[in-house]
Amino acid sequence: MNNDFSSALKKSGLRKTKHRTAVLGVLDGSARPVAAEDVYLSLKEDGVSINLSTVYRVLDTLASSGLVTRLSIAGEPRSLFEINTMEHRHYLVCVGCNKIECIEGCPLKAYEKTLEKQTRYAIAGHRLDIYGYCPECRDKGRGAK
Amino acid sequence: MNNDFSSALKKSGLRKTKHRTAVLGVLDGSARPVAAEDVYLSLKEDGVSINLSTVYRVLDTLASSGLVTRLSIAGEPRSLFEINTMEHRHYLVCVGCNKIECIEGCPLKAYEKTLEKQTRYAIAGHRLDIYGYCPECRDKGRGAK
DNA sequence: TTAATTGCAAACACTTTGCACGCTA
DNA sequence: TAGCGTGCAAAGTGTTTGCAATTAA
Repeated sequence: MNNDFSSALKKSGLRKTKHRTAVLGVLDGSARPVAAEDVYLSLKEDGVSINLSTVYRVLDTLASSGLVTRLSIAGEPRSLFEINTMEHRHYLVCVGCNKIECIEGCPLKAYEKTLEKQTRYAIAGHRLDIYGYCPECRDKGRGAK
Repeated sequence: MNNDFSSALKKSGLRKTKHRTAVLGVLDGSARPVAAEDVYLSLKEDGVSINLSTVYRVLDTLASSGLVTRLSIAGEPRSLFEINTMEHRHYLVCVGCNKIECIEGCPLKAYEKTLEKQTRYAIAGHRLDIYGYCPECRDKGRGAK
C-alpha cells in the first residue's frame, strides 16, 4: 500500500523514475480517465517539471506493461488513461457536460458466449460506453451546453 | 430505390452534387465502415476527381444531416463512416486482421432501463464494440499479425 | 558503467479552415 | 443570380520520433 508504486513498477520490469511515479500519482488521484495533456497540466500545477512528450512516453510505457489502461470514447478525439484496476469496467458519459463516470458490473457475459457460437469468433473482449444526460443536465432543459 | 440519393439529399435540404452522390455511392457500396481516406482513394480509383478536404466536408455534412453515421473504434485513430441504416448496430472487430463486421441485434435494451433507475441519467444511447479473433485468425496460431 | 529515460525540436497523421472560384437550384 | 459547394494551401490538433544529455540500477 505504499504510494510510490515501486512494487508495481518493479513487477513490470520498469525502472522507478520521478516521472513515472508522478504520472501514476495523477492517474491514481483521478476518479475519471484523463488525457495526456491533463496529466501534464496537473503535474505542472504540482510544480513537477516534465515534458509533454515524456508524458506520452510514460503513459505509453505504462499502458504497454498493463499498469495503465488506454481508452477512447466517442466525441473525444484524444486517448484517455486510467490506472488499470484489473476490473472490467464501463463508462457512462454525459452528453450535456461531458462528465465521465464508471459503471459497476457488466451486462454482456452471457451475450459474448452466444456470439461466439453464432460467429465462430474467439471473443477477446468488448468496449461499451453508455451515453446520456446526467441528473443535473437532464434537469436544466435539454442538457444545453 | 434510385441510386443517386436524390430524394435522401433533398429530404435533408442538401443540394445534390456529383461529389455527394459519389461519396454516398462509396459508402453504400461498402459492407464495412470506411475512413475518409478510403472514400477518397476509392473515388480516385473510379476516376472521380475530388479533393480530400472535400471528402471530409461532404462526410461531415452528411453526418450532420443524419444520412451518414460517424463512428470510432478502439485501435483505429481515424473516424469511420457508413450509410446510416437507422438500425441500431454493433461491430465485431477482429484483433488479428482488423476486419470489422456488423452484428445484428442489441443485447442492451433491458440493461439501459435498469441503469436509468440506478443512475438517474437519461440514457440516450450507447456504443458497443466486440473484439476477438475471426475464424481465420483464430485458426492460424494465436492470431499473429 | 551502461542501458533505460528524458528534454527538445522536428516530424507525423488526421482533420479543419480561409478564400476565391464554380456550380446547383 | 444568389448562395451553397469545392479546390487549394495553410493551419490546427493530438501524438510520435531522433538524438544528445541525464539518470537509475
